[in-house]
Formats: sequence, C-alpha cells, structure tokens
Amino acid sequence: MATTKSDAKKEKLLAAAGDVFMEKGFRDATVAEICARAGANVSAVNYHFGSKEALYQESWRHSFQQSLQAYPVDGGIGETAPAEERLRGQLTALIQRIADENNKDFFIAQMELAKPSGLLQEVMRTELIPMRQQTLALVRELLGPEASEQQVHYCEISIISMCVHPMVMQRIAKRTRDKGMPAMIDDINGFADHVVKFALAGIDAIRSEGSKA
Amino acid sequence: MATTKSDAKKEKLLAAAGDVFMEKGFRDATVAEICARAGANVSAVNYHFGSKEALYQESWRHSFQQSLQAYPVDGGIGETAPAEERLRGQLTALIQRIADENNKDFFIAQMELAKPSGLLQEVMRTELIPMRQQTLALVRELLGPEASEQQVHYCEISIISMCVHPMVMQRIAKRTRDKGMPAMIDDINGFADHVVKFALAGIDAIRSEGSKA
DNA sequence: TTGACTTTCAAATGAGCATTTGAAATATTA
DNA sequence: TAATATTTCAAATGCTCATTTGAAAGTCAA
Repeated sequence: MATTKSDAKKEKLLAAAGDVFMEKGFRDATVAEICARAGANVSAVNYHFGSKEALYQESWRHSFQQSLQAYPVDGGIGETAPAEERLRGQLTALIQRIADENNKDFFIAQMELAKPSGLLQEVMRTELIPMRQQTLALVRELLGPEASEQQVHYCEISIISMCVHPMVMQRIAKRTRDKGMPAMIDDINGFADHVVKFALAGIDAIRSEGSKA
Repeated sequence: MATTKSDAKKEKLLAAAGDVFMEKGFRDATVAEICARAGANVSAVNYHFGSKEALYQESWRHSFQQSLQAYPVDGGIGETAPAEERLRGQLTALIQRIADENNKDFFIAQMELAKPSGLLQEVMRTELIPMRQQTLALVRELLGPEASEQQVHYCEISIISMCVHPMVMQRIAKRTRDKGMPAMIDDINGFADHVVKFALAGIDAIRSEGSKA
C-alpha cells in the first residue's frame, strides 16, 4: 500500500500550504515555498493535487475541519441551557476559535473575502452559512416573537461583528508586529464576557423598543 | 504651463488606479489595465509616478482625502451637542462613508489589512489613528469617570466593529453579485439608528456593572 | 520658425512563477 | 528477483507582467 507514505507527504503539503496561504494569500504564495517548507520537490504539488488552485481549496477545507473540531459551534453548551448561556457558549467559542493561532481557516477566509479568488466561494458558502443560522435562531429566540425579521437580522450582524472584527484585527496586529498596538486584547475570556454583556444589553434595548420603532 | 494638461492625466490615472486597486488589490492589478482605463500608454505610470508602488500609495491617499471631505468624522454634529448625539453623528458618518460606493479608501484598506503589502502601513497609521481617538474620547465620556481603561477600550472596539464589519461585508456581497445574500442592509440610516441604539445600551450595561465587575 | 522642453508611444527586456517533462530512484507485486 | 507501478527530481517551458528604451509627437518661449 503506497497510500500510507504518500498520504503523509500530502498531509505535510496541506499543512505547509495552509501556513503559506495564510501568510501571503493565494496569489503571493509560491508553490516553490510551499514545497520547500514541506520538504518536497516543486513538482510535488502538481503530482499530488493537480494544481496550486486545487491545493488551495483542499488546504482550506482541511484547516476548517480541524478548527471546527477544536471549537464546536455551541461551545459545549447543551440545547437545554437558557438562551443567554447558549449565546455565551456560541460567542465564546467563536472568539476563541479566531484567537487560536493554530487556526488558519478564518484568516484565509478573511483574505478571500477582501479579494475573492472565486476558488473558495462555493466551499465557504456551504460551510459558513449553516453556522450563522444557529446564531440567527438564538438571537430570534432572545428577541422574542414580537421582533421583526429586520431587527433579528441587524442584531445578529452586530453581534457577530463584535466577535469577528476585533479578533481578526488582533491577529493582523500581532502578525505585523505593530508596536503602535500594544496587545489590544490580552484576556480572551474577559473580552468574550464583555461582548456577551454588551450583546445582551443591545438585544434588550431593541426588544423593548417594540417591533420596529 | 504644461502642468495643467499633465495634471489632468495624472488625475485620470489616480482615479483609474483607485478603481482597479479596489477591484483587484495591489498584486493582481496590472499597470496595463490601469493605463487602458485612463486612456494612457503603459509607460505613463512610470513616467508620472515612478512605479506601480508609488501610484498605489498616491492613489490611496487621494481616495482617502476625498472620502473624508465628503464625510467629516463628526458627522456635522457640533462639539456642544450632547454626547449621545455626537456618537450618533460619528457612527452615522462612518457607516455612510463605507457604504458610499464612490469611496475606495476603506475598501483598499481592508485588503491591505488582510494581506499587508507594507506599502500603506505608514500612510494608514498616520491617517486612521487620529480618527479613532475621537471615538475613544467620546466613549470614555459616555462611560463616565468610573470606567477602567480596559472597559473604554473594549467598548470602543465593539462599537467600531458594529459599524465597519457589516458595511464592508455588504460591499463585498454586492461586488460578488452574491445571490445568496439578498441586499442585507438596504436602509443605511435605519441600520445606523440600530447601531447607535445597540451601542448606547451596551455602554449603559458596562457602565452600570461598575469599574470592572 | 526654431530649438529646447515635455509627453506619448510601440516594441523590447528581463524577472518571477506555475506547470511539464522525462529520466532516475524507490516501492510493490508476483 | 524481475517486472511494474509509484514517487521524486532537476531542468526545461512558456506565460504574465513591470519596467526600460529610444524614437516620434506635441508644446512652449523667443
């Protein structure tokens, strides 16, 4: 069975590719560098994956699976817990997931959003949208049956933004070793608490303004 | 005076460059395309600006000046207005600024953050940081003198994120003609109102928890 | 108009890179 | 072990650009 050794090499290529794509983006990553880091010959990529593009897609999927496994969407909070706790679970998991420097998928996705190569569009849609549905449902529950769809929608956007944007910026700042930004968010759990508190207060305010003020 | 005609051409190049850099990013934008759109010869870029890199920096600065002129940071709310109103002014201006499809600077900045070329780092720092100081000061005022620096900091991050992230995503969705996303935020002012309400509620909640609960 | 500029142009030049190739090395199977 | 299939390799190959070049047009001042 040749697969065992061959698979090990593919694994190494996937890992190296994830790193390089995260650092440089699809266009600026070179096959040569990926192969060098994986200790392989330049032609390994084409041999094992067919093309740089195919490797890109594979490597993102690979990273995504890993990161979801490490941080389940619900944050380990069961469905029977009160809604506030479930929100805390989801947001904390999301924040931790982005903060974890081993996770490449979120970062690659960010670049992909900023300048789509088109290569991940399909993969991302099928993977990411179901995740947001869960938060949407939870927000709807917290807002109560009176709330309009638009209110639910706006709240969900606000809440996700409070998690995603700061954490992505944080990682960027770290990467660029920006001395102007002195470790903005040092305590991940503290920040997650802040976001949950802020979010719940916001939801309450919108809720009490009635269905479209 | 040759400058008059020469300046007109430079202006055209700057505009075309802004468009192309916004659509493709620095790396994928080609000098050939920029010149074609500006109705100029390929060597025009090097003749007028020295290099593609220099054009990139110039064109960002140019876009930034334009967009700040169109949307002053304070949103036209004077310093004597109550803090809540000044916050509304700042956030509304920021949201409108990003939403305006004539503004390229924010979008280019987004790509630059996701994958820094290093070319804008200095320009952006000097331009963007002073802007955030204003929001920071306002949030500090709203939180009251009891609030810790960390609370001020976290709140400012949350609020800016609620403005920036959704609007950037919105423009991305529009650009990619994403049929999955049906015009998420149709009413800019309505969304701005939502954000202000949400933000003020969050600030209140943090304020009433005391200086670090 | 003439002579000194500035600006435009089409055609090189040359660098960077993904991908191909065909031979060599290595593993698998019988 | 010999025949066959898989995997690696160094060296092409060929493409896409940014930038250069030197000549041709334009422009201006006298």
